[in-house]
Amino acid sequence: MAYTKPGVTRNRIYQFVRERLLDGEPPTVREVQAAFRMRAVQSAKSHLDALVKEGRLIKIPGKSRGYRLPAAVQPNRLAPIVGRVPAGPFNIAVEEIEGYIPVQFNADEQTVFGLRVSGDSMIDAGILHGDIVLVRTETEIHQGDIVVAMIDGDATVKEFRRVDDQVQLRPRNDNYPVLSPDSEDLTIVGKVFEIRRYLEGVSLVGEGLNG
Amino acid sequence: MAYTKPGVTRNRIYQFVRERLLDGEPPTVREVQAAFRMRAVQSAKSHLDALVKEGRLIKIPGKSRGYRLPAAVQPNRLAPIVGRVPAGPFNIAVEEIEGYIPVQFNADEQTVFGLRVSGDSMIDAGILHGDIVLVRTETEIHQGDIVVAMIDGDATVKEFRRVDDQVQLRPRNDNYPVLSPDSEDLTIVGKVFEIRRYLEGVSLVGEGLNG
DNA sequence: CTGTAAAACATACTTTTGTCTGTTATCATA
DNA sequence: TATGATAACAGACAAAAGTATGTTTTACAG
Repeated sequence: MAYTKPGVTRNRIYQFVRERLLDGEPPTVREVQAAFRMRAVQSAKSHLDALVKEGRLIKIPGKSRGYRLPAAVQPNRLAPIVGRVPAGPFNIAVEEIEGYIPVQFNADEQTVFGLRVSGDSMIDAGILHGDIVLVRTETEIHQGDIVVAMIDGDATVKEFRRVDDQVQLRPRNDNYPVLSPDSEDLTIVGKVFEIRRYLEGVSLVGEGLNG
Repeated sequence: MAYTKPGVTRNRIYQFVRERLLDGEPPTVREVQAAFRMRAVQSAKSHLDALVKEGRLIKIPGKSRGYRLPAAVQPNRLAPIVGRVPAGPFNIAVEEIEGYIPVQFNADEQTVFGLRVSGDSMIDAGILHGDIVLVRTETEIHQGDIVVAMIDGDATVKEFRRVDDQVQLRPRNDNYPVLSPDSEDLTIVGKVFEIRRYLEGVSLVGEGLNG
């Protein structure tokens, strides 16, 4: 290719590689070479090496298509969506799974699932009927967290408060009462860390289990 | 590896490949082989070939790491998040990109981006300050759709109405007025199809441009 | 129990891809 | 116009990855 001012081709190559990576299509050195009409592999490679040295890319040495974006990319994993909260020590029955949606969370994390909200008791917190709340189990719960709780076997999404050693589950809707369940009737299933609303219907990935 | 009932390993391999693809890390045949502790490359390859034949995967022949999800299933691409709506005929300046989040939309679709909402003018629609709305451009707009509009260069999220050939942009908060902008001052950027709220901070993938 | 299909294995070969060494051309600045 | 740095080129080699052929083992239906 034609000679360019220092840095120009470098940046263009970075843009190109980034787009490819975001599309899930890591390029080879020779694909970069071809995209910029270079006559030597090394032309592309030295740019890529430089980008790695600058910290703009990282690479897995030896592996093909081994260039990656540096940001501690949290993998997308698929979380099951349940229509109602599972009971018991966390075996989500397959029949209860509506489908899966991609969610960002660390692979080493605890169980994560999505729950479709019914009712309007949290409307003042911007959680509407039909929204999906994403829940992480086994988390430390703090004042004001939004949690999924089981009271006498029924699941509910509420704001968590502790007042004088008594747990309160507060709706965010003045038409509903604050709940103060006995601790033996109460299980905090987990903490809501994300809320999603699909205005055109969810496109669930995969239906439960494939036959 | 041990012999399994027909179809069992097939499905497990499909799950494995799909997860890898959703993570932007297409596997090689030998990586599949290793993941399932097979002693022959061909064991993995024949399963992959079968998955292609069944239509559950597609592949780019000859290329390394060439297995892909069929376009219809491709659930998960990365959309840029912008702090403010870009002007002009849709060149999102890189400097304005906060990062990327995984969004489900088809590859053949139009531009999709995320916009961080500021203000509380849509609070009665459950859209709070700081929420991210996901926007699709160039869509047919209908009565009641939530849209992103540019009025005199300012971006705003509102409900779309057309009354007697006059476009109205309605907030969903009684403290704000309905807007009836002149059509020459107005651009409908696109339609909101999903809303997300991250309660523990967004984990963005990749940072716009790194200096 | 038998035959067929699927699963797994073994090995070899080809192509793709990463990597290396060295050279030439252009840019930037003094 | 000299000089060092960056960009681009050339050719070759090695490793990674795709592909092919044939064999052995197990599952499943009759």
